[in-house]
Amino acid sequence: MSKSVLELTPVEAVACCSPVTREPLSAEQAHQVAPVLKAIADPVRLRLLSLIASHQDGEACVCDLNDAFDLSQPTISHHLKQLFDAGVLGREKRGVWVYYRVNSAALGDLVALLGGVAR
Amino acid sequence: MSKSVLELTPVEAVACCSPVTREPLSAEQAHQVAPVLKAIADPVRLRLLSLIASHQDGEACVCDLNDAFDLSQPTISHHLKQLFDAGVLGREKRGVWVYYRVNSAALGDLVALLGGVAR
DNA sequence: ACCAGATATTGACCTCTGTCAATATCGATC
DNA sequence: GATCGATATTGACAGAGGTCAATATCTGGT
Repeated sequence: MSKSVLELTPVEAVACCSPVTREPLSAEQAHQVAPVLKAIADPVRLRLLSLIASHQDGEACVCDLNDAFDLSQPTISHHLKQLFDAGVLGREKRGVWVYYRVNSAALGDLVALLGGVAR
Repeated sequence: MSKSVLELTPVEAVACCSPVTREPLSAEQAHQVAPVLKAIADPVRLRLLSLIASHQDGEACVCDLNDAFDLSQPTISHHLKQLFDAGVLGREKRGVWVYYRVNSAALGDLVALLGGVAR
């Protein structure tokens, strides 16, 4: 159920403690969370995220995603890598195609972290 | 109670509809939300946000904030402006001092928008 | 083995952004 | 109204980031 500390995503390790309202984030905590926010703080990547999340079965093939944008294939691949490296997306290769899906846990932790401030 | 459309923050205008899971964000919606995420997607600004949120009465004087960082005063001022321009912070000048407070509504909308993906 | 299609990587370019020093502005007090 | 302290603005610089063309890598079918 609960993972070892070493398996925690950066955001999990911070979100587990307390929302941002209660106690100021340490510099270290801030440096862990910021990259995840940076990953989704881009119009293209936000759309990628919502496209994948709202897609059939919660996963989407890169081929589908490419068509949704007026951008080159390498650029989309680059953005997907950003999201993957940040832990926001998971990927699975099936044959020739690569499928991405949203890592709900990572986003959930972000929401938990920000939720404290929100209300 | 409910504001005119013209008074809505960028995020409100998007979050009012449906979380990112249900339907893909339009390019326009993504361009409205991304800047707000960009504003908080920085270690210094994250700490500023949580410092202000967790401060006495939910507001903090710039003088307090400057001391919490190893950065020049103009740099902190710059970051506060970023957060203010994004609608994440409110500001009030009282005498010589300027007080910032977190705009809970704006952050709440963000959380609502991302919350759909999270669970 | 070869080829064709799907995705990733590299390298280059230009823009955007975080930072500081210097300076400006504003408000209170003497 | 001159001065001082608090905050903001400007200009400059270095580094990060988004984009593309070209190329590489992988996989399935012929």
